Amino acid sequence: MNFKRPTPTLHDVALKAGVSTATVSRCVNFPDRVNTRTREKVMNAINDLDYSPNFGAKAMAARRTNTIGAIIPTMENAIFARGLQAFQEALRLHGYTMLVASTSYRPEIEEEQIRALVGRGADALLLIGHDRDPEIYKFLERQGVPALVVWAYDPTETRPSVGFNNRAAMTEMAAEVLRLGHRNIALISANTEQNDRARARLVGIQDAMADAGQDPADLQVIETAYGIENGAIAFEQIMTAGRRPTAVFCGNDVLAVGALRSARELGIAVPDDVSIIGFDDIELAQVADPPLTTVHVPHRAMGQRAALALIGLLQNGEPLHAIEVFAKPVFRGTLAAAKTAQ
Amino acid sequence: MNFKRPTPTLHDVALKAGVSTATVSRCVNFPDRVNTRTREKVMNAINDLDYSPNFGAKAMAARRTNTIGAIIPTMENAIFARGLQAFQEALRLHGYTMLVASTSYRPEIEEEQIRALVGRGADALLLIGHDRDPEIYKFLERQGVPALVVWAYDPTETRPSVGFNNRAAMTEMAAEVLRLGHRNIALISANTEQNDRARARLVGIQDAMADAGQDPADLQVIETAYGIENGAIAFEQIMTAGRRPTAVFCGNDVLAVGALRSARELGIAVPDDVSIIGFDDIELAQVADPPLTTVHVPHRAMGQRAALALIGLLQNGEPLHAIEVFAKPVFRGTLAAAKTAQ
DNA sequence: TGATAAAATGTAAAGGCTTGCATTTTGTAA
DNA sequence: TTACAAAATGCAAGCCTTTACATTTTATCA
Repeated sequence: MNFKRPTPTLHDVALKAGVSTATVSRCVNFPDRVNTRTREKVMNAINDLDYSPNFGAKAMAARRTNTIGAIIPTMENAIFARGLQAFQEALRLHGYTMLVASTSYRPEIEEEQIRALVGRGADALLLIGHDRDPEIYKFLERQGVPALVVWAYDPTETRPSVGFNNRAAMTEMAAEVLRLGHRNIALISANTEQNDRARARLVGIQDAMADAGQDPADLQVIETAYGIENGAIAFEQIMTAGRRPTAVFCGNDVLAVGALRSARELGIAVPDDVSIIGFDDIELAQVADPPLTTVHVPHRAMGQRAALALIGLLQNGEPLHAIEVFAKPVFRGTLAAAKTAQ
Repeated sequence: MNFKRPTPTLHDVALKAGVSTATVSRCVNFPDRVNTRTREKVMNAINDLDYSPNFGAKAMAARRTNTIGAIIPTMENAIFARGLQAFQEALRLHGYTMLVASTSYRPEIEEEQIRALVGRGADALLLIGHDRDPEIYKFLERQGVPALVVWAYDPTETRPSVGFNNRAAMTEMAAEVLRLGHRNIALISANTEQNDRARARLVGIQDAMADAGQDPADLQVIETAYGIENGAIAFEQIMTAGRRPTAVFCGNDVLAVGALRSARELGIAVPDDVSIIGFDDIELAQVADPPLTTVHVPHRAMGQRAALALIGLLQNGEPLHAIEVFAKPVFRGTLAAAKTAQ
């Protein structure tokens, strides 16, 4: 039953329209470079035959695919999902398609995926964060595939990026927490070794502590993987260990929501007994009870601006450069002043 | 500075290894069809040159791209993000890459995206739900691109799909709600005209009502777009209009969470004054306060099974067929018995 | 009207890979 | 050894489009 008649080619269209393949090609790609009457004939032929150009041939001949690859840790994290959604919407408006791959936060998979997308002819790549083996950057350079880093803006990095200053944003939040009298502070963080964003947030808190005359080493840090459950477990560990903090920072909202749940289970009042602070401001944050104090990140804006930057480069050769967006603390119900007497 | 030396080709590798391009090609694609010693020579050459095959050329010559397109309404909805994540992980294990596009729930954009992905050489397509212009199915058939529908299993549909019976699942939930004495019921739904899942859920409730001897027409329905905010607005409309329901179904958890928030704002106690029921069981559901009674959908399982089905078709010609997975009610804090006296 | 410039179109050469078929090499059994 | 089958390899024809460059047509102006 598979009478898959061969798809019509440029040649078929040319034959039907009585012109050369070159003219058909121009009709499709540069309509204003061909005579109106000819164009009409050709367009009719294209419609009649239901022609659509062969991607592979086009890619090969044009040495470009109009495809941009995005490699993220996981789509299950709303922040990436949202950013990608905006990224893709913007790409679409300019005729580009997005290729997505995810790494489950594993560097070796990321490397594999980068090679895979480059192999697939991605014209450019979107990557999360700066941290990765320098070999990979060299590889991309050799292959001539530009890469744009997002979710991080680090003034000390030379690589182009679209993002916010994780460190400064966290410092701003932490300064306020300290101002509220908290001196005994903990952080539930993602792995800081392979994740520059997590590291920057950690250091951001320490910056604020130093500014407030506290020893940064006093920050109690526990690292765990992404997930509500993990946040809950980490929180329990912290609260059942010796010195109970009065404020618990979390590397992201998902961990914070886990902490919140754990607090409820342990009968620890939030924010009366302990303040909980998240990061990202995803929907979860507003829905949590009490609503989560967190740092609002403009995920959609980042995705969109990243798309525009890449398109500018690919279409007009505008060089990439660092673009900073801003993340701001939002104060909601989970943060209160530290009790004066312990 | 752009000394982009041309990427090495099969030919370069062949030269270096002292074999023909055909042998190199076979080394890459069918390693066991070439002599071990030859293979070693070739592999060394490949490594030395840092060769990776040209995608366009490969696609053209092989008439296949090892790429599967997925078209979803939006990545911002956790259910799709999660399903896609699983889908992509499974594809990756079999050497396929995923191409994603989103439609913002707009049929005309969906059509455009389908054409775009087919034009890009997708070997197969993943689509959400059955509803769409028959012309599109014809187009896909003409192009010889198989499509698999997910998120819906409808025994009356002939098209292959991987999904659950939205109608039956909702009936099961509604039966329980009715058993608890609720007689005055409302539904906040997504647009039912263009969305077969939403429609099935609506009918599912009506089925249960009919079973319980109630007039299905008594179901109060309000349609709105996806989003927490929209859920809140719809809920307020329902509760401030004349006849207050004692149970409000929501087409998905996001709407339900909005309803929950609105209830809190309006000072309506959940579940004492009104029960709220969601659908999907995303993280939000567990975090909500009280935790949301909802229908659990195995999103990841669907994504994964869809991937396997498509791979089976593409690699071994195993025909697609309907695969049913099951969605089950989960009872949490937002559902209680109707007050006996009104 | 003729000369010349500009616009439109055509020609044909890549571009890098796969694969059917032909040829050579290797292995096996008598 | 020889004969033959099987395995390995090579040859070369596509696959379909883009794009210099060449050629033809059309437009313009003196």
